[in-house]
Parts: sequence; C-alpha cells; structure tokens
Amino acid sequence: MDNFQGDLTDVVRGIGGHMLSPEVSSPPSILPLPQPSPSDLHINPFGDPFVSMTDPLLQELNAVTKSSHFSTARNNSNNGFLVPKVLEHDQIKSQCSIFPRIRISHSNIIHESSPCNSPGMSAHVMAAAASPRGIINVNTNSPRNCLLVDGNTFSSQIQISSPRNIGLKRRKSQAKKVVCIPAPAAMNSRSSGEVVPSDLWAWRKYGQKPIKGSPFPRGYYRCSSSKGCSARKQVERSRADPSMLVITYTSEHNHPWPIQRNALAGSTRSCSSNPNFSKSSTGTASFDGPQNNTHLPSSASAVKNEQTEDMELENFEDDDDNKIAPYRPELHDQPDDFFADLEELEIEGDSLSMLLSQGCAGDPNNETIAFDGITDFFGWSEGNNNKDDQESKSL
DNA sequence: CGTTTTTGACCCGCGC
DNA sequence: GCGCGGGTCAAAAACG
Repeated sequence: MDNFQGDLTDVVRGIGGHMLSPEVSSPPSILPLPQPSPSDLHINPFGDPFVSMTDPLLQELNAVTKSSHFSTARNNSNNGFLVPKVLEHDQIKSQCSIFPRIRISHSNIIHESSPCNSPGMSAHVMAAAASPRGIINVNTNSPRNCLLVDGNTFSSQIQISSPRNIGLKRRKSQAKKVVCIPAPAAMNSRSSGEVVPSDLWAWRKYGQKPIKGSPFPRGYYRCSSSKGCSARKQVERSRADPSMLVITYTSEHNHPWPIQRNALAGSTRSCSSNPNFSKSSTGTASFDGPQNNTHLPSSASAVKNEQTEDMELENFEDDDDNKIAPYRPELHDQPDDFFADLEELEIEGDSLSMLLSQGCAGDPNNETIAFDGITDFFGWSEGNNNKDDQESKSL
C-alpha cells in the first residue's frame, strides 16, 4: 500500500480556482493579467478564465487580491502584508505551510498577520488559459492586476498554460485550472492528518493514485452537487513543497451552486472536520446552497458576477472539451435570513462570521476585514485542529 | 438509507 | 505491439 495514501484523501471540497496545466513539464510562465474593464476590476483580479467554475472561496480571495493592490511594504512577522505570491508550478518553494491570516484594510492593502516570514505566501494561483503553445506569458504591471512583488513586493503570480497541450489527446487536453494552496498538515484533518480545505461545491472522491516521482498520491474528485456535472478536480501535494497542495480543476460545473449539499452521511467525514461547516438544525451543512453562497463575504459574491463576465474573455472555445456552456452562477441578493445565518455561524465560533461582521459583508465603514475567516473557513486555521483531533480520536 | 471513502481493477494515451 | 503511467470505474465499507 501507499504510505502516503492518507495524505490527500482528505483534501477535497477545496478551493476553487485558477489553473495551470500540470501537463506542462516546464514551469508555466507568468502571465500578465488581462486588463479588466472598469467594471471588471472588481471582479476578476486574476483574469481567471475559469471564473465560471471557480469556487466562491477562491473568488473571495480574488476579490481580496483585486480590491487590494497587494502591497508588500511589510512582510515579516506580524505586520507583513498579505503576499499571495504565485509561484511557478512545481517551483513553489519556501512558502509558509500555513495560509497566512489576512487582513484587508480599507486602503486596499492586505495585511498578513501570519507568522509566515516569507514575502510570498498564501495564494499561489496558477491559471491556465488556452494558448496555442501551452503556455502564455504575461506580465501585468497594472497595480490592480499585478500583484507584483519582488523582494518586498507582493507577488501574485498567475500562471497560465494552455488547456490543450500539443500532442495530448482528448483526456489530457482538457482545460485545467490549477490552484496551489498551502496545505498545512494536521489541520482539518481526519485520521490521516490531512488538510481538508472546503468550498461550496460538493466533491466526491472517486480515486486516488500514487504519482510516479512524487511521494504523494493524487486524489481524484468529481462534483457530486449535481448528477451529470463533469466538474472534477485533482488534489496532490506539490513535489517541490509538500506543504503546498496543488488542486487541478477540470471541466466546469454545469449547474448552479448546490442548493444543498447532498451529502449528509459520508460527506460529514470531511465536512464535519471543518468547524466552519456548521450544521443547520436539519443537519445540513451551512455552506451548501445558493443562499449560503451569498453568505460568503460580499466580496466573494460580488466577485462571482463579474468574474463570469471576464470568463468570456478567456479562451475555452479552442477545445471541444471546453464547449461547455459557461456556468453562470446565480447571484442572489442577500436572503432575509442572511445575517441570521451568519449569527448562527458566529455562535459556533465560525470565524467566517467574524469576517463578515467586520466589513467583508460590504460595510464600507469597516476598515479592516479579518481575513482569518478565510483561513478558518478553509479549515486552515489551527483552531480547527481541535475538532479534527477529536474526530481522529473517535476514529 | 443515502452518500462518501477506499481501493483494486480496468481503460486509455503515449513513448519506445 | 508493449509497457508505463495516469485517469476512471465500481464494489465494499464507512458514516450519520
């Protein structure tokens, strides 16, 4: 058996995202972010061609990065700014193993309050876009898009690789979106001690394979939110940096955000490990429906809309496999019980609620957004360990 | 009971 | 054509 089997089994419901083609042997080049239209500026900071299938959490992250200029005047210890440094695929090195706690100031600056001392840390977003050659290189100097940072600059590297790698056939030519995220161990873990980043989509694991050359196995997940949904994702640890998780999204969701997470039984194995997935009185995971989607900080939901717009700018059409009608998430106004639900979350110690209460929900008066909610939401905060530990013990 | 996870087997693409 | 490696299937087990 594979000694590492447990490493990825728990990594699921993960972050939505950005892509990059793992098929590309050489590190993808860094792309300049497309210049968004004024209206887009609030939505798709990364110019993610897969926005239509991005998970809300990532979108939120995008929103954050977008709304901020990712300045990195400070990066050490406590006051360093958030540094969503996007590294080259498989070249992720020396990043914090833990997603930094992020704070968004009113001045559009993201602060990093994590112990991470690496200027580049956090969201490693790699986007793969269609390119005739597989890799597109673009550099964005736009303060808005480019999270340019070097030294103490903030680096947000967006990697774009073509979904259709030359020579690859159907299966391998599918457009892929790769997201690289920190994968702190022992967080949100199950018996295996693996991290379980969560998102609003319901993912069902359908396979796991050891990958040659990598000590870590790759987990295969498909969307279980809707039957017939072709959305899939692969989760594996970065070879270069085991502390990082590489999530590859394939295909798009052909349905709106799940109204309810179907899983009530088996899913709780992973879902329950995340305290942020509070259960409703009916036992339904809190982040499971369109309404719940809107429960995300406004930055997230707001982003969703416009990202969809940007999506059309990207190239999915070059691959037959991509001829999926762009998924257009239905954004709803905050439901009446929106804040009621938030309270529920807060009661359960959900940092997400804190995040919302601190301004992410769109309160312009709040100067700082405790982005801790993101990490907690993803189950990346150390606080989640407790529950996980408990769960582990029970297993 | 319904759903997910686990895991060995099978299928497929690719390089030789 | 063959072997390798990656991706998927599907049955059994686990879970609430």
